[in-house]
Amino acid sequence: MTETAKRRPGPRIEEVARVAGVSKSTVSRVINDEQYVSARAREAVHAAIAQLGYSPNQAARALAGHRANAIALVVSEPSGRVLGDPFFAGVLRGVHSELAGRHVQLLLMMSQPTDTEDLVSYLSSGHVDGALLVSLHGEDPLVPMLAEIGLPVVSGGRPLGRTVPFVDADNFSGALEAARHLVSLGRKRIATVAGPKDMAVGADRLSGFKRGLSEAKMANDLVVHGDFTPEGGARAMERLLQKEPHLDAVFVAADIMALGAMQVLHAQGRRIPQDVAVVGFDDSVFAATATPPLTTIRQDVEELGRTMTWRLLAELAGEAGLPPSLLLPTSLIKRASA
Amino acid sequence: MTETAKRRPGPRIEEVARVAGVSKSTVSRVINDEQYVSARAREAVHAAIAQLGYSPNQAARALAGHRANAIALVVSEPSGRVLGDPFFAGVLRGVHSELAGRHVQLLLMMSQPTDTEDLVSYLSSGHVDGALLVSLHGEDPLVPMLAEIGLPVVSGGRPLGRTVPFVDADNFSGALEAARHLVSLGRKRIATVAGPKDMAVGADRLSGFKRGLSEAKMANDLVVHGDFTPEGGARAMERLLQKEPHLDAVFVAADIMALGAMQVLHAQGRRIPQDVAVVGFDDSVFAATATPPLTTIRQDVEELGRTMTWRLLAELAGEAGLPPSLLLPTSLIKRASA
DNA sequence: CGAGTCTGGGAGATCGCTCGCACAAATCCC
DNA sequence: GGGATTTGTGCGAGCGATCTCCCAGACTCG
Repeated sequence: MTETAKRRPGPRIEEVARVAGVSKSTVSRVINDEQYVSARAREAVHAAIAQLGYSPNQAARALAGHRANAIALVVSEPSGRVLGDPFFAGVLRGVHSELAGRHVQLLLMMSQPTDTEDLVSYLSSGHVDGALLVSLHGEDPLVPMLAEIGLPVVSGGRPLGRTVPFVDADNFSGALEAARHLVSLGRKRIATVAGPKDMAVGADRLSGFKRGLSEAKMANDLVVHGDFTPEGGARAMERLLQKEPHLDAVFVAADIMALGAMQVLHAQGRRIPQDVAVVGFDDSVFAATATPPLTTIRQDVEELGRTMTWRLLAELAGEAGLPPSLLLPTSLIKRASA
Repeated sequence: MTETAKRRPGPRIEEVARVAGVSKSTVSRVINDEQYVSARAREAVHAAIAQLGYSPNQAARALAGHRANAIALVVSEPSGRVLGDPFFAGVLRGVHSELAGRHVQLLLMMSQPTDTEDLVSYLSSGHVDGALLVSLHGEDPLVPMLAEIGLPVVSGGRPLGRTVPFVDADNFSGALEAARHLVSLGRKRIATVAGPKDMAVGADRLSGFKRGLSEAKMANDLVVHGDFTPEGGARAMERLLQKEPHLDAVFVAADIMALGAMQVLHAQGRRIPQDVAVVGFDDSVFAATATPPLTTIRQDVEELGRTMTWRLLAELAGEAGLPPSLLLPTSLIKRASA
């Protein structure tokens, strides 16, 4: 039909100024909530804005104000598989709820290894004011690259390598609590299916677990690493059972792996929790519906998203004395498996 | 430390022009891939861009060009629960892959009923060039509102009420194929757990199913509606079994409901597929891992996202003769349940 | 009571790009 | 061979905000 759709232009700031009987400058001050505006003027401007249905042009604001009023959520993972991940969904919800009301837009970007350069150049040239990183592998080249160009960044999950501000669940303490719980149950041979060695989350949960056993003067030699998939959890469990057929408890560093581990235990005729107690981590959607329902360490991923966003916006606002990193508390959720 | 982070400014278009030995205009033409640029000039500009690491300022482009170079993905659902939905994740992946390479950014927006006004006013004032809607309930007020302000919009899934361009799976044909399959298996009493009446997807799948049965001159009286949850599927199945204890096949209009329905069948001692054949819809992640693996109608949600995006961008580019709506093919995936 | 400070508000340059226009050079067509 | 067209290029006026001055009036104070 039409060659190009035409949008009705809407009023300019000038128009608002005229209606309110003030100057452009004053309207701008009101919009940006600056000081040195009389109550009269402020009200007049608000009234004019409401009357005209004025909405400031973001492009012009960004251009003149050297601010983009937008942040990027960078998902650093090739396949895009993360998007379906309940973890990611939770983070996204948190980010969104924290952003609500502020006039900051969220740009969703995915980074493939092939176009990292492009992404960095895009992010570096003022299109966004800062970035949230959700990176699933350990040592992502994106992290140092973004740090270098001086873009404010907050990582979700502790990144390995170069340190940037991050927010993470307190994986160490969570795993520690899991270990203590198993110890308190009177278990004698406690094993763990740990996460990948090259991810901070794997390392931190393993450290916490080991600490818990050493507190109780118990050996922590039963460690096998898995890859955060049910299959990986199953394979790891098989190896553990070979190493130590008499184990009576296992801490699995992710619910999703616990699913696989429990299948193996069932298959080998071990009763949960009578023969082998199982504790997971994450309190993901799978935990409550597993058979038996999984005792696990909860981390609040929505809160993670909220906190990341808060931290980034605070930095953008120039707030001083921000903690470089934040750990969110975890809690033990007791169900039937341990 | 610092009050406000400073970003290194990077080169302007003027700088690129100087290095390439041409004018700003020519650089602009090259960037926007316009005609009337000699090969020499084009190459010189590309070289200069690469050399300087130039990346055009989006805000300035948007301001001068009356284009935002961004589209919104509007998720119209209060709780944000959708985000974890594999359906949404697939769509998002598709959208992203279609956007790759084009210089169009994706803004993610969530619409609560409370701030619909704000959203519409935001979208209407030129911040984005168009919007993709993923709306989970039937008659969303957002649809007519956006249509009214003249913002190019493509809906994912056929919206009820006011017609806007949409892309959807061919739910009718898919359900028709499901019904035919059950008929071809020699089943005599075929029931359906349909979707909600107030959603197009529910209505369309039900129509297709009924058509399939009437083709075979069979009664289509065994219809109970569910709400696209496993529990809803379970309740619906119970009601169907009450109505007709002798049913020997059921078409469940969503895999997620089929899960609940199959639980009920198991619980009542019906063997699948010997006593009751079950066909689902979606081919979601649950289908293959169900017990028994679920025969289902596949819809390609990633393709849905891609097609929506393509349709929107084509409209923005002023392409003529675009189909108002598009239906994507579905296919029968035979597994063990039917 | 005049100098100094603080608060409120206006004028207008500026941000970095696109796009309309003018014009030159190359190509075409009879 | 000369006018009409097509192709290639540059100039400079905006786009719609912000933000840096600048100024006026109110208030303080020795």
